[in-house]
Amino acid sequence: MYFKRINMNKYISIEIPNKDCKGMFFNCETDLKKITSVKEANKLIGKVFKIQLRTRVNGKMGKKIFTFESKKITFLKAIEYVASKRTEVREILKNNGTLRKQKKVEESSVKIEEGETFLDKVETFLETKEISARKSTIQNYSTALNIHSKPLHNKSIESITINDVQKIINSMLTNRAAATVVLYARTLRAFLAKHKASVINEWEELSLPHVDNKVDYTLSLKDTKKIIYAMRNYSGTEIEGETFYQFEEIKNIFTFLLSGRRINEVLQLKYNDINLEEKTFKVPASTAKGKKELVFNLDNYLLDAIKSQARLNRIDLSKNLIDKKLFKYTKETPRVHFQNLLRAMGLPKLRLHDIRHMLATTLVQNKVPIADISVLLGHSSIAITEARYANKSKDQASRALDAFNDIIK
DNA sequence: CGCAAGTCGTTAGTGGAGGT
DNA sequence: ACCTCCACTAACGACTTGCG
Repeated sequence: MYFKRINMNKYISIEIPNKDCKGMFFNCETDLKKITSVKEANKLIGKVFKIQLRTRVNGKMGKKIFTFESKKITFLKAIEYVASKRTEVREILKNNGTLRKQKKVEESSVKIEEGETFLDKVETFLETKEISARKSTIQNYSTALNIHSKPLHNKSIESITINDVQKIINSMLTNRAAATVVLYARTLRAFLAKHKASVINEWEELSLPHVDNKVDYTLSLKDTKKIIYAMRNYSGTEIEGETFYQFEEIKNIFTFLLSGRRINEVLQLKYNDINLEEKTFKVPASTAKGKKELVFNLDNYLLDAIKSQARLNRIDLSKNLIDKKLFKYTKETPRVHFQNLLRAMGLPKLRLHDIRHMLATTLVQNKVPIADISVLLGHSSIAITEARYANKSKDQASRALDAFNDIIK
């Protein structure tokens, strides 16, 4: 089976005669190499369309995407708009050296106080955290403390009041999602608690938005089968009875994801975590989300994936396995491939993590014991699996009723 | 007092932008 | 064309609390 690759970020050049469209690219799915008329463009436009402006200033390259709603603006007007913004974009690139959003939060106007400041503590705090916490955690701490907490930077920890914190929260609420603000408050609280700040005692006076992060997930068995088949054969094409893969490593990563592992657990996997004699592999405590070592069996799909990957990496599996990672990618690449695959199949968007939901939901619906599923997912207790995937009372009741009907038959 | 709902700290996902 | 980084956002899972 062969899946045609669709590049989600495909931009083709716009070359409409007598129009200023230098450096403009149109985001669409087409085999065309360029757009030469408005008519062509209109055929490709959906509800929203994007025009990317590429420009170079002093050898520094910049890309800027403009998004338009087709209801509100015509393609031609959109091009004129982008053209009118070119000077401004180039000016920003020239002055800032980047088009990336500048970090927000205005400079603090608070006078520097005596002694060690908030900012001094942040530096040492982050250094200490780096020893134990993951990269993404450090990133979050850093953003919260270095960027969002700017108004506190020059204060001493002791002088911070709940009002100071509330001010930051209120200003964040105007332009950020509630989840982000709640996360920020928690992170700041953890930092202040570590330094025994007295403001912690007044923390419940803080007014915070409510965040509901429940997941509602449904997927038919038919679609599930389609996805699993497509993932296991991703980018494969058969030539004279032999299968070749355009993205063999991605296919192998997909195979591991389909065994219920998290993307990070897969990408951190090393050859010496694999035990081919016992047909097992381990997820070390440092990688597993629960920070406890997990061991899983290798089924034939996984064994094939390991063999395929070893061939790609020129690793001899018959020798002692070395301390080397199987996969070279970061999590973004498999993600994009996964979304391309879903798109090519005309299925709705899913996240890589949804593969776990897919497995669990399918298994629960087909009456596999929760305890087994829990181990498969690497949950530390059945309660977690139950809470997330099983409609416990309903399922148990129907199971009991089925059993009863069998008995009295 | 046993369970589930809520809390809290950590980790994963998203889409634009940068680089080769 | 392909891969990675960054700022922002969403979610997970162990721990805690509250309720019948």
